[in-house]
Amino acid sequence: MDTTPPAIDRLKKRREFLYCAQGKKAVRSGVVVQARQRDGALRLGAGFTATKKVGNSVVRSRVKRRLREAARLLLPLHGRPGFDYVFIARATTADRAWPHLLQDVESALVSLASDEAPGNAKQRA
RNA sequence: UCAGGUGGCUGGGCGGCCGCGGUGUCAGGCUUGAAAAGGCGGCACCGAGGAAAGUCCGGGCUCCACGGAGACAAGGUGCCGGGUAAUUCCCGGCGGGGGUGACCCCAGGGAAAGCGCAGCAGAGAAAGACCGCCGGACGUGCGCGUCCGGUAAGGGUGAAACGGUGCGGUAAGAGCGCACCGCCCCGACCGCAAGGAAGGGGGCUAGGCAAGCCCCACCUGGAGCAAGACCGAAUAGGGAUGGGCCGUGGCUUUUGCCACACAUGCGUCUCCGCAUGCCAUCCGGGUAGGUCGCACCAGGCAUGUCGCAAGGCAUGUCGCAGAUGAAUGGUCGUCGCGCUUGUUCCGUUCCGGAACAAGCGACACAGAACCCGGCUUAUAGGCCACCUGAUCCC
RNA sequence: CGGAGUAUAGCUCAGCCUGGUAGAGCACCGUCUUCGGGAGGCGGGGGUCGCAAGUUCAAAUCUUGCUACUCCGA
Repeated sequence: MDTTPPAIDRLKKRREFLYCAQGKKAVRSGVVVQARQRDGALRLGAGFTATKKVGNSVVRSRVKRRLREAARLLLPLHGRPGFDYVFIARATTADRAWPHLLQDVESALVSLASDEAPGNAKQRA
């Protein structure tokens, strides 16, 4: 297993987020993760978002930084190449203990990967 | 010691592990490429705030408008002097108000230019007479009543009633007279000015609201970095040139339009329906996107000097964030700090203080987005200087 | 980021400019009508006028500062 991990692209455009919102969703107590397969390429996509309900700008920035760090650690291990992932912060993300937040992200990624495996869920309505 | 006032400072420290953005640099390394250049990478150095916030003012900067000057409208400002690029900001004064005091607060021009407003209550709300008081005449049933006149001291209402208190005076009263206070006018003299003010005069005339209209004086072109400049994919329009097609009929100067035919595509085929009407090259506008604007200045610090101060000047020195789904961090340890709880000790009780232990703590408020100067608002804890009041001791 | 606007009863809105009594419709409660309900008639309750200062005798209204929400601009 010495293959270099696939490069991670940041999702920046509004339509990229809306595209992912049409895909599969995994809800954990510290985070919501959306994923959807994209045309072509073995690249991973990752986007982060936090609404005003999460808190003021200090809290929103901190929450996105924590999710970004969690994704940097876990996405190369559990993410499926060719998929875009959107991490949505919840009101609990800021106070969630760091090991628990990692567990949430890992569990969500594993769940999404098994659902989207090519064997059993190729055709989705 | 306690209680306060004013001004200013600070806004967790150190260390592991793993990351992010920028700038500079690297005949070197990997990679795309013909090259230029770009990407990955190595090294070095930087990398949030006093409010970065609210967007309330003032400027710079950019575009638009504009021949000059003035007037009007609209909006703003409003004691005086100074500071500044400029301000509604700041400093120093003046006046008024509050506080025992240090000190604090004030949109603080004009109400004898005009209009307007003042509910309810009250006789009366800008100039008035209800109850009263007094005099005279008449009638008396001797209690008083009616009429005429004088008065504004007393009553009551109100936020506010046209000087206050005392003495004299009077039929009763009244600045009617006098003393003191208040008010108005003049005002030597002081001050650059706002203003202060010795003194003199006036018997009092001229109530409030201008953060109501208004008057006076002064100021103001509009929009905002999503400003603005440049580069520019795919697709669909536009224009030019060249070639091809240029069927029939009608309208039409032409361009062109309509119908039929033809070709292509779609609805599985026919019928039928719908849509489209050749190709190449070049030009221009322009969307997504990108680049610039974009960080070296009304700059910070130190010293000297002028000024009561705000601040000015001179010299030296420093280089101090530039992101764009948006970097400046994530996590762990330790120290410090705070809060809560418990134990022990001090303390006459309450209040409180000290030590130890445990738990909790994005360790307060809060994240640059073109840049500065102000204002306003949020802010745990800590520190410094000066001053005031009370108490105790000498 | 920049620029505008709104906040009044449970809901939708007047009143604000020109300051003194806070009002309408729907909803709610009581009652009449009906065998009962609805509709209708009559009567009634309910409002820190977003918050805080200031001006004024007096503020929903005027002024200033905050808070929340809405809209517009490539």
